[in-house]
Amino acid sequence: MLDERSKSVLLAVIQCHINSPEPVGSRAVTKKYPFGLSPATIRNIMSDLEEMGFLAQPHTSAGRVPTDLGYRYYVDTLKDNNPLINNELVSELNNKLEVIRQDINTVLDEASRMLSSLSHYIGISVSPNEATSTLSKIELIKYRENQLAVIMFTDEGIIKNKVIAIDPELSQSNLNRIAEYINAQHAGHTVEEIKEKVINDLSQDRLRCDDLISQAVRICRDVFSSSPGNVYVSGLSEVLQLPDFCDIDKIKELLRAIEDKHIILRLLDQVSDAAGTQIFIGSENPLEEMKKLSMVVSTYREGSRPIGAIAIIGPTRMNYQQAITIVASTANYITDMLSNK
Amino acid sequence: MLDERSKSVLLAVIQCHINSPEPVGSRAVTKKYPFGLSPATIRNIMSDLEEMGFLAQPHTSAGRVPTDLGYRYYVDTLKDNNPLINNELVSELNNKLEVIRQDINTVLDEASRMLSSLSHYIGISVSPNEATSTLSKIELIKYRENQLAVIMFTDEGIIKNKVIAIDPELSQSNLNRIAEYINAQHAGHTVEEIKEKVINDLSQDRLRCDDLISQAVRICRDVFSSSPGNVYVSGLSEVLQLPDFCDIDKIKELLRAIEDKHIILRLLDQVSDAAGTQIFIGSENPLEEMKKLSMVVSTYREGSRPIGAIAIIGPTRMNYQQAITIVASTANYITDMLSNK
DNA sequence: TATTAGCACTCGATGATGGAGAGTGCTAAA
DNA sequence: TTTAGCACTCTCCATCATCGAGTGCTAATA
Repeated sequence: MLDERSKSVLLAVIQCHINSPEPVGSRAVTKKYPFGLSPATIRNIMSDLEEMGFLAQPHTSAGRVPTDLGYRYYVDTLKDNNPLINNELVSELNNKLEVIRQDINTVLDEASRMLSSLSHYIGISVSPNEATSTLSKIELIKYRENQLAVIMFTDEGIIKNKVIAIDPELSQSNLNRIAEYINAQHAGHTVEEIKEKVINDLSQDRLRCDDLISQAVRICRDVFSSSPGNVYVSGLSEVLQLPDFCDIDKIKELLRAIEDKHIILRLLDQVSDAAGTQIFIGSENPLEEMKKLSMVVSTYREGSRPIGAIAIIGPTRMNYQQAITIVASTANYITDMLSNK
Repeated sequence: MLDERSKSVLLAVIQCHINSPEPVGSRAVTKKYPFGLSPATIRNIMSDLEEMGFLAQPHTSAGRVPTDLGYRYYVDTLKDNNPLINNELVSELNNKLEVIRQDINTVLDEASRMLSSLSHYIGISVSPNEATSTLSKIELIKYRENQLAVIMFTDEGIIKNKVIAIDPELSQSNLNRIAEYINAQHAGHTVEEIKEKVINDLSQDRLRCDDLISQAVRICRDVFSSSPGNVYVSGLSEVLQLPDFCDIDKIKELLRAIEDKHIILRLLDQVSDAAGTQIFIGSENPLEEMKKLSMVVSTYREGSRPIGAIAIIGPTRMNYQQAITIVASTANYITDMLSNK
């Protein structure tokens, strides 16, 4: 569909445009990529590419800019031709993340910072969906007169603590018995399942008999109540240095897109069913606020099940090659870390 | 030093300017505040106020804008005349924060969001300095083959978990003994003190004898290693709606000021020795990046000792009255919450 | 037939020009 | 002491001309 020469020109235009935000003209192409063709010929080719929808002109007397379709073509050739994992980068990543063998949320926080500092775009990570996480263990610790600290561990590496009010009479030893009971009953099940079970239990009368068990169920209700996942965002200041965000409205649009953690959570939840690295270019984004941005997103997995996602968000004029490498490597690293339990 | 009439005019100008960012002219003052004086007279007074340094002119044919000194005067009169705690607001705050009886970091996170949503400026909170916090209790939980989750509780309400690598041979019952030992040895001391003690212990040979104790000391070394406090910032998008941040450079400056959590941490650490609510207007700020912003900051306390700070940051043209109320009330609320252990 | 040189044309960016309007300071009258 | 009146200043905005980068088209060329 695209002859070799047109393809080279398209890629050249895209390369130029990734390097600098101005529209690229025919002369610029001949200078940087000596095809042995004159500007006039390049112009003809570019005109064809425009007709096919790969390039666009901001106005008649300007150079050309790749369209989302153009970038899509470019990204697809990238995928075909290049090993997407850059070993140098991977080892750098490993070095940086190695030190953080903490619970998954700490790792994700650090990962978002790393994504942005390596790419100079915005780095985002979201924690595993709590509802579908598998309870591995729970600990109940009385730490104030009428307050209980619940520490929840999941197979996905979540360590979460939550404070809930309790009857001051309840002793630590009874709490231990309750914890034992909960662990025996619920470990190995997802939070969702446990929640359902508890709602069921609460509606049954037999609870009234055993006070400890009824306390246990009540504690479960409070602990396993749904709470949204965490979203870690970094690199806002990095990205504002880019010439792409030179005007105030673009900045506001960007902020609208990333300020609301709920939106991001839902967005990345949506894509995290598919495995591997996905790329959304401009208008391909499902989110209205992001139709002028691009997102490279990858899931990290526990075993083979995707449990969360990390992403880089930048201008459509982003360095996809690099972004893909960074996101894919980081996701793999997190996955590996989770499997080395 | 300032006669009653000049004072009224100054306050009128400030009020006008807080309501809208444009320089205020003499006619605008007479319209909104009918002193029974003509614009010409107001002009004379404003000219005097300018000479005294309370007002400034962006250019000769513009209206006047309060200087930092002008705002300082205004804020000082506020303090003298008004009850700074607005009961309505306090009860609203209570309602919103009541639900979050979690560890202090969760509360602070929520508090920063509340500060910004109530004030429409930037809300910031910093967690207590860990080093000077008093260990209340520690729990050691083996949760993976060679990993240990340490849950640390402090008197200041910090609940912190940290994962550290351990010898896979170490059993939970031995961990319990180690935890008991650590609690017996160190509870009631500050993290700083414990750290010192541990360094001391590590240099002594007697450790070699008792393997459990030496494990305990090593765990302490890892757990009580200094880690920076948390900083919670919200309201960036709120504040970008303000006409004050209409140009790109101001936004970048603002971001520079708040992006680096370390800077904020140090800044609020500095001010958190003084009790009560402090106000830094424009150039009064110790931080270079904030010389064009204002900050209203207050400390929350454990007992009578200030342990952390919360703040509102906005343009110098901020609604100080409201900001002071919000910050002071929130700080009080957090303090109260900490004392109801 | 494909390529290229040449050229007219288009359109944004830049800078100068010239009111319009808001606000001032000054002067003189009340 | 206050105020009306007025000249003055300076920003803002629209208009206009110029410049230059880049294009599309045509005709010449390999």
